[in-house]
Amino acid sequence: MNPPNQAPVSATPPPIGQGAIPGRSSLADLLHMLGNDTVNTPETAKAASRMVLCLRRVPAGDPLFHMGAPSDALYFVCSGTFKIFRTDEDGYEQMLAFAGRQEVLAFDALCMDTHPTAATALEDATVYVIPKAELPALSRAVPAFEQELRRAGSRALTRTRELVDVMAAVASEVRLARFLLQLSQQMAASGQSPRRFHLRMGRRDIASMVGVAHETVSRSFTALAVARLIHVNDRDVEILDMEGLQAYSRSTRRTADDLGAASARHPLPQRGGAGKPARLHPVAA
Amino acid sequence: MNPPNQAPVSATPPPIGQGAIPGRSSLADLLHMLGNDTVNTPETAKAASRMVLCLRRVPAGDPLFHMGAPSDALYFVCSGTFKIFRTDEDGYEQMLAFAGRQEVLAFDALCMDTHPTAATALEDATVYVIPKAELPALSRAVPAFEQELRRAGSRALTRTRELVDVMAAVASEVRLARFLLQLSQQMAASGQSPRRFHLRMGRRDIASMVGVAHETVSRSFTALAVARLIHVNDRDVEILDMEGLQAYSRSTRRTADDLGAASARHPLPQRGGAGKPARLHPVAA
DNA sequence: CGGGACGTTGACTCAAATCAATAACCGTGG
DNA sequence: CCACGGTTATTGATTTGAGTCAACGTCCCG
Repeated sequence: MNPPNQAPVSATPPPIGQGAIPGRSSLADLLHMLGNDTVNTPETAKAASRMVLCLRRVPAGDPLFHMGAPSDALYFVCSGTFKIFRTDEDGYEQMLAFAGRQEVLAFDALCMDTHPTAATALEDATVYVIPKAELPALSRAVPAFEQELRRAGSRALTRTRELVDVMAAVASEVRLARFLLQLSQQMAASGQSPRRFHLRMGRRDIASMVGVAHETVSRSFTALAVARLIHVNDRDVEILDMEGLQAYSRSTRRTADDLGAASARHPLPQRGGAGKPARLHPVAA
Repeated sequence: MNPPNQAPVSATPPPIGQGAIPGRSSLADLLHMLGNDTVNTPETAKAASRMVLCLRRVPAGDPLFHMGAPSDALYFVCSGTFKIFRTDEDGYEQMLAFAGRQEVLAFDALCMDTHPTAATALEDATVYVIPKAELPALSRAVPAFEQELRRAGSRALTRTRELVDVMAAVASEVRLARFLLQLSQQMAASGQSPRRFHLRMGRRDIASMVGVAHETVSRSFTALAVARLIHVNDRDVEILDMEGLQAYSRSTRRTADDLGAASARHPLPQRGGAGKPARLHPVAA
């Protein structure tokens, strides 16, 4: 079972994807996109330029790969955004990540021969395609690539663990706050404004991401807006009080404090009672 | 407060790396543990035998590394179990994984220079220590290692995404069921019985893992026991009806008859009717 | 224009967080 | 040995946040 197939790749050109042969690029381009221009030696640099990769276009709404499909490649997002999710047999889509530029896709399929998750484009996108079979060759020829792959995989793991943190919060508003902050950081990481951004996904996808009903997402949005922490207009979000939002997102227990302090002048949307006695489940103290 | 449980192990830097010099081992041993004996060529096999690794002992309850500590190594669990978690500033510990033999630790630290998560041993354990700085050399000398590292990282990502699935469930009993099944699979993967096993972690840790209050974990345990799906005695768990548990874990939403009826009388959660009106929060199509 | 997807808001209900009390267990030390 | 504080596990009572059902408005696309 353990792949004894380390066949020399040279024989078969990469007939990846479904048929569309959009463009080609080089490993050097990929490394450049990843911000790694430290190709230690001229020789490896030349090697990297020689290694040809398929650059695939994915129109908005199209799947890059389905769950359960045989996995024979890795992908690096060059442009656009993808949603990574798993579909239950009852049709429910559990979001696992929103991946943008520089992020690796299908890394979780590396330890099996079929995709455990699906990826579809939320907007027109392009990805570098790296056939699994070529991994050893690429790594051998260009050590920098191997390092970048590790880093990308590591980042994907970190992202998912951050998602766990999001879902660990009890209060729905806190979940949304954490989600928005995570998104904000991703925006910053890719050079865009961390304070104003456009959500590429619908309320339903957000709901699946943070683990609440989509109606609750709506309510939480308005709650945060009423608290003057953010401003929302459909899918356009502006973070008005970054500090306050962070403080609020940190709250695991008594919200009265964090938010009370943050928005002393604008009390929370307290339903019925004064400050929300929102507590986290485990209770440390 | 901060360390309410756990021994008053000082928050000072743990006796990592340099502290103890327990033993040494070779890369070949590590590969063997990982089940990879396909060292393609005799030369690489010899190289693998020459690459010396540190094999570190970690007593029960001791940290392997703290959150925020500088990360300079990767680890492969040789024996024992670790809990991977993140500590909020208010002292709350969010569990992220329970890692056993063959699993990689600190993979998420690969893309940064400080550990985003902590790992402490739940029982006496041993780990292979792989200094980050040696990664390129090891990979170059033994391609099989590089592949195994990728697979291990991929598995870690898959594990965490499964955890997201656990936390995505609405009903607490379903969460616990999924958690137990995940654990069961891990047991099976490491050669132990998937039907009877001993929980190395307390209710509180489980609660943090599945995202509910620890009292709810207790209740869910008894609920599943009353439903005759499992048998519980403190930390010893036996899965009585694997099929039933799987079926139940698949249910996205509690129905009146699911467990409520089961606990009222004691009929099995009838899973025959695939068409439960059950659904998770967002609902797709 | 009508059907559909999306987003918001309201009303109602209930599962689970919270608060609380008890029992079992463990290492410690008198 | 048993008493003692500490941690863990279970179970009960109470409250409430959020899931659910439902109605409504908007926008887009055929």
